[in-house]
Amino acid sequence: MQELKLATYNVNSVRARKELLLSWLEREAPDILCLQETKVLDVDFPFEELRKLGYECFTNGQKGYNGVAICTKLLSSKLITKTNFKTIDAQSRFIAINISDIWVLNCYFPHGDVRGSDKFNFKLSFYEEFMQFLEENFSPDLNLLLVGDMNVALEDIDVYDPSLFVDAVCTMPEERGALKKIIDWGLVDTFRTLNSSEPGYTWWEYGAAIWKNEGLRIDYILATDSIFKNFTKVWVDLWPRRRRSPKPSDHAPVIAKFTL
Amino acid sequence: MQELKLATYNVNSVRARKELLLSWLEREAPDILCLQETKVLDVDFPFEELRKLGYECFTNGQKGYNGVAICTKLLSSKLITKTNFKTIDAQSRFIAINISDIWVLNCYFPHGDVRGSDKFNFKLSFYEEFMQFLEENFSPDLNLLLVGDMNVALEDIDVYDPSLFVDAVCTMPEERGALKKIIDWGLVDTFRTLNSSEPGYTWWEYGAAIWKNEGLRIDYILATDSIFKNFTKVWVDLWPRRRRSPKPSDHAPVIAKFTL
DNA sequence: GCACCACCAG
DNA sequence: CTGGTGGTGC
Repeated sequence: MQELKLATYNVNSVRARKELLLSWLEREAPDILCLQETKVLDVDFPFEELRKLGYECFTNGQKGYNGVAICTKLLSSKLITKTNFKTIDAQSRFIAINISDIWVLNCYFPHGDVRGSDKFNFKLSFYEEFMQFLEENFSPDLNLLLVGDMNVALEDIDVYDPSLFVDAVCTMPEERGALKKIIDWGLVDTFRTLNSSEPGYTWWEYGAAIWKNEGLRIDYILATDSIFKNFTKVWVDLWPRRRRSPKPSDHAPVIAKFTL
Repeated sequence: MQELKLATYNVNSVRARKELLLSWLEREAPDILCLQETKVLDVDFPFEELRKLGYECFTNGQKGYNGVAICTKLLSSKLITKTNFKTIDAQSRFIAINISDIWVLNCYFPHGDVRGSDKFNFKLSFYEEFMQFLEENFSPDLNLLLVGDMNVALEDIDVYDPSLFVDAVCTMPEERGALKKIIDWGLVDTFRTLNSSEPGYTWWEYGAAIWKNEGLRIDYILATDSIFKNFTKVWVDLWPRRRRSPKPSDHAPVIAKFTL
């Protein structure tokens, strides 16, 4: 019986975060790492530095923004970077791979904007398409992990001050409904299920917010039952977020341990 | 009899260079400091940090580029930031002040460009107006220092490889002639007069040039005879230029010692 | 190569 | 506030 460690981390630029990421990986050494907002073309991804730490990396990047990657110490197969869904494939937001008979789906869901805006509609379309993509290609009976930056804080406990977040981005009923629909397909919100009272914020606005712990929980590790029953622990690692230099991402990684 | 130390330094942004500048000033502590390419509005100049090191600062800055300043540990009077010459006053390139009965003129002469271009013509007009400005407002009999980035390498010895600089910016006959005319008004090229064989480069292109010493001498301390006769030493201080971090300016300071 | 700017995205 | 881009200036 093997224990695996998986991490999801919105790095907000893998170039700006390279040093911090590498020193964090030396400490934490997850077996599987899912990155969002790498903000690099695939040719500029630091494959070599990560290989030195034992990771093989698979990327779906673009110029300037978005961009996702999966880095793994284990053998993998069946890389997916294209879903053939228009909205999903419009930008570099999705990558999936099969590792030890587990599907690892890594997604950077759109941020959105005020209700009615183009970006808001893009976010909802993205979620709808993603639901369809799941239904058409996977089954809740599989060993499947859906991880990443969902850009939705599901419940009031996931928001540092709910009174400040009425009809605010990441907390609107439409957005919460969209993520709930994904979960209801057959996934467990692993952090919340294993930590019912701890907020578990994963994102804090740049500036003083981290020092006042004014955060949101918008990064998730979702799992099907068959794999969740092997989960031992899920937590938010504040180490990379609570430092001044090198400058951290605005997100913190979420880490899970499970047995195989 | 008092010994004074004067430095001229094209810092290429006083904001980007603040740390390096302050630590250099703690080492070298010139009594008078003339800066070029401060690249800040006057309101953003680090007056307070320099005051802590004993300097009172006078600035002529603008947004984004150019900008000059004089910082002094001594009492000063008669600040000039406006010449009423069109080309000179078109940008923030000139500042002058009287310190201990010495006129300190600090100027960032235009870089220019290929012969015939607008920038080339601007540079020559600037030099012509400056000549006129000198004639109309000062006399070679005064204690006067004209320092700064002249953007002209006067002779072949001032260029690391003259064969690469034929009709190149900073070495064209028109540019050399313009600076020579200023000198012929009644100034001494103090570095060259006191160091006849050492090249004394003050600028190296960013990249490998500094490590191969591929430089140009384009920053000067020019002096009238009455003050030059009290000069004891003039040198280029490579300390701030030969470091990797914090990132240095592309120029090195020129320093002079003279008695009062 | 490395400052600045304006703009876009979070 | 902090990333990216593309443009300019040297």
